[in-house]
Amino acid sequence: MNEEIAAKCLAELGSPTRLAVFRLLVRAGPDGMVVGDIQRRLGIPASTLSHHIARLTWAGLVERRRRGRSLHCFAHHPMMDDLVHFLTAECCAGFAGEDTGQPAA
Amino acid sequence: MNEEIAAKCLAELGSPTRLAVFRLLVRAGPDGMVVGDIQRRLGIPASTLSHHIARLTWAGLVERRRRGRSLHCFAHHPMMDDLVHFLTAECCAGFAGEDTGQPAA
DNA sequence: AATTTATTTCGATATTTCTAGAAATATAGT
DNA sequence: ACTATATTTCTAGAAATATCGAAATAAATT
Repeated sequence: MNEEIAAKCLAELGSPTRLAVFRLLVRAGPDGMVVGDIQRRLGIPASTLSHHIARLTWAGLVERRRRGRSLHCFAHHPMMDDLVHFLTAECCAGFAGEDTGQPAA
Repeated sequence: MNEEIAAKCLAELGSPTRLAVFRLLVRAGPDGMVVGDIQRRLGIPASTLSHHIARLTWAGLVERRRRGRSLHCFAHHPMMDDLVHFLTAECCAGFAGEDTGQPAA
């Protein structure tokens, strides 16, 4: 995780709709959640939701797997863990890194 | 911290320029950093930088205090800590909250 | 192969955000 | 009061994003 990738993830999670989607998927656990269920849950048009899920997927925060007619979506935890680690290590009080612009190693 | 405020912070940190500014301020520590120094460091026009700092400030992530002719900027750590806590508690693997849409208490 | 269900892609519009120059404001020094 | 310095506000064009209906695609069922 570097600053560029972190910014990408942060930007994608920074949309209220997308953050809601992602939290739903985290709650849904390893079974994930079908797009249609997310859609009914959030009450937004399918095309709008598809757009947001595509962006989360593009950022590596969500994975999609087709199962029959439906698409199951999952929170991709490694990416989120890396993001939280990056924020904790380099964007919180007590940062002790060198002033090089590089990660703290 | 709730989902709405979290989304706001995430969106503001989601700009590469703003994330760079925020990280500079975290590194700068309690003395903060003067706007002009940030500007020279990042090499962007003053008006552009001012816009980004204003947004970070609006989100509660940065504080500004005038000292003579210059403005000192500081990372506002409590907001960042709350954000990281929110992400850890409700957007990472092992979330154990109720399915109510409310924070995990 | 036609139908139904699930989801995406397309296309168009509305809105927001980014960027940066010019002008304005604030403070300090002379 | 004038000048210099530091930063913001104003303004506007360009680029990105959000929204959503309509059409297209994918897979299962009949």
